[in-house]
Amino acid sequence: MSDEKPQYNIENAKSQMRKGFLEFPVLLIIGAKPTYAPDILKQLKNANLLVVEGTLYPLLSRLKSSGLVEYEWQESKSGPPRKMYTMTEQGKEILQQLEASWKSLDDSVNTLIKHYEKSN
Amino acid sequence: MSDEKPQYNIENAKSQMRKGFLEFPVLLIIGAKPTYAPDILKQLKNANLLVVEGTLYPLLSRLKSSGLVEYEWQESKSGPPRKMYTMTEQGKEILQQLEASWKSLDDSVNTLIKHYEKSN
DNA sequence: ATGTGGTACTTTGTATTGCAAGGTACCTTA
DNA sequence: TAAGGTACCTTGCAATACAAAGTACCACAT
Repeated sequence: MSDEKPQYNIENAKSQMRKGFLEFPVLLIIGAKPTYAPDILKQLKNANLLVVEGTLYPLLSRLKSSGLVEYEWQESKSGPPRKMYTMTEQGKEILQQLEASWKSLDDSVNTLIKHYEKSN
Repeated sequence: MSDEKPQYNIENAKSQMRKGFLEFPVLLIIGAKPTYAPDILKQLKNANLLVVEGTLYPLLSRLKSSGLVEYEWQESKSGPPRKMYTMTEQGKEILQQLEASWKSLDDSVNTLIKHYEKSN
């Protein structure tokens, strides 16, 4: 009989660490400058927040239907038209709140890290 | 006809911002000092990471069955026995990796925030 | 005109997680 | 024995990330 103990998967953990999180960085990116999906993917990749199409497109749809962003079709010189996303006023307000939430979370975790390190 | 646009729920967003995240703070808490569930809940609450029993107990079970933590029953003076959780060696190793992941995530997000603020 | 490759957007199914709500069991004290 | 507090656990649901596959548009070479 094998041990049956499920092995811990650090890659999965890294992915999970981002779960439900992406909305905030995506709003930051769109808020900084109107963009379209493949460019957002590149910016996330540059920021070490690796995300795939199957994650981003539904997320953009949710942001759109919540009224936080909107888009306009824009022609491209090198392919099919693009959905250029921009922030709405409501999006900007929500982004402020998300930023406050992030800072609170950031403080909390960094405090716990300090406690942990002090104890070792 | 109403607008049908689903309203954006900031409370849900805050909750989602923590999704898949809790494992890390919980490991930090157990790593700092052996504890049991209700005490972990208190520490999370103090750190502004509000979590409920129904979240924590299954999480502890997962950590246990992955071998990152273990527990021993300990008698209490004021109620039923407690499961006192401690870190395993493997848990300490994983925690190091999670901390590195956190720092990377932290950097990424804070960089995106700076970009966003610079553009406004 | 045709096909090839690249770009952009979408959808489906699965696994995982947080949470609300309810339940079980132990212990102390009146 | 009853009541209240403490501790642990389970079930069903909603939300999310992801892999994988699909659709459609466009430019360019043949």
